[in-house]
Amino acid sequence: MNQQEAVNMLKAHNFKITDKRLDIIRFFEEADGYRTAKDLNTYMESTHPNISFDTVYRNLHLYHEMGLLESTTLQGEKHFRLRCSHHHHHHFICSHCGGTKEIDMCPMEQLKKALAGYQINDHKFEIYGLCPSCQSV
Amino acid sequence: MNQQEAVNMLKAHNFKITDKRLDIIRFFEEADGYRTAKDLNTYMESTHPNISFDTVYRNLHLYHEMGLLESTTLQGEKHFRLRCSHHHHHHFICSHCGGTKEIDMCPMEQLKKALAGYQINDHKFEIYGLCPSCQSV
DNA sequence: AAAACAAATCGTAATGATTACTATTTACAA
DNA sequence: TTGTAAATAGTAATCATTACGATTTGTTTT
Repeated sequence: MNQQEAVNMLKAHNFKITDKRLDIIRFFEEADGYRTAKDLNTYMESTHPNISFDTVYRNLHLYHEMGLLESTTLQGEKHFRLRCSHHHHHHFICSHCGGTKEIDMCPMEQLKKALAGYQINDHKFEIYGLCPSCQSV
Repeated sequence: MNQQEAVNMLKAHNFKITDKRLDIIRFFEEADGYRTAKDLNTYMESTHPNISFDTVYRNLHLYHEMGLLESTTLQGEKHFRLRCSHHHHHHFICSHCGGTKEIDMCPMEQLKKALAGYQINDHKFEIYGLCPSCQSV
């Protein structure tokens, strides 16, 4: 389903459909959580032995620009995950496996009035810790 | 006042009091907002022409460890500011000048129950935009 | 189906932030 | 004043990320 969405988006922007671009989506579908460029590169090397860093980073950037991926910086390294297409929400992020859990609460509404005069462009609300399965490891 | 606090903390940890360490605090007192290692290095070079990157990064890390500085990553680069010593709160951060405004609301309380089974270690809530004075620039 | 062309990729080099290392200097305690 | 470990300068190394020329490939057009 994300495959199809990616294809549609690429076509809409007149970008080409390549095996590598589809495999990148496949990787994030399977990952279901935050992953680094290095993680993706390792995965890609298994099926495309001679893939270039350029390809990995360029397409991460492309998908991010198109809004298909979202990113955050964890321990000084950029991490990416598929953007949930439905409503606005935030995430609990497992520091061990990168997995996420939706947080259906956004604190911004209550803050608009406290920030009168400030131009708000973006916000980040993330909770870090260990998910249930990673606590026993 | 932060000077004195830094001196006390350094002594408590048996670290030495050096001109450079005091100047670093002075820089952040004057800055009153988020600054990069490069920003600090530029400032330090004005009074200590031969200062080393090592000294800048080592002391940033030291102060961060001791809790005197807090940090966040903006546009892929680590930024630091003096940690407010009083109550827990969050920040609006101006993307132009790095200045901050306290947000006296923390969304974590309402979330504890929604995250039963998850081990919560940390959280980040930041709002980005332009402060009043930077909007007219 | 072949040709044409721009886009995508590879291979690799360059960059920028951060960290690490050794010789020297310095804070501070005895 | 001296001794000693900590701090620093100078510089090299590392790591993530970006950039670039040559080649390949997806897609459109013929």
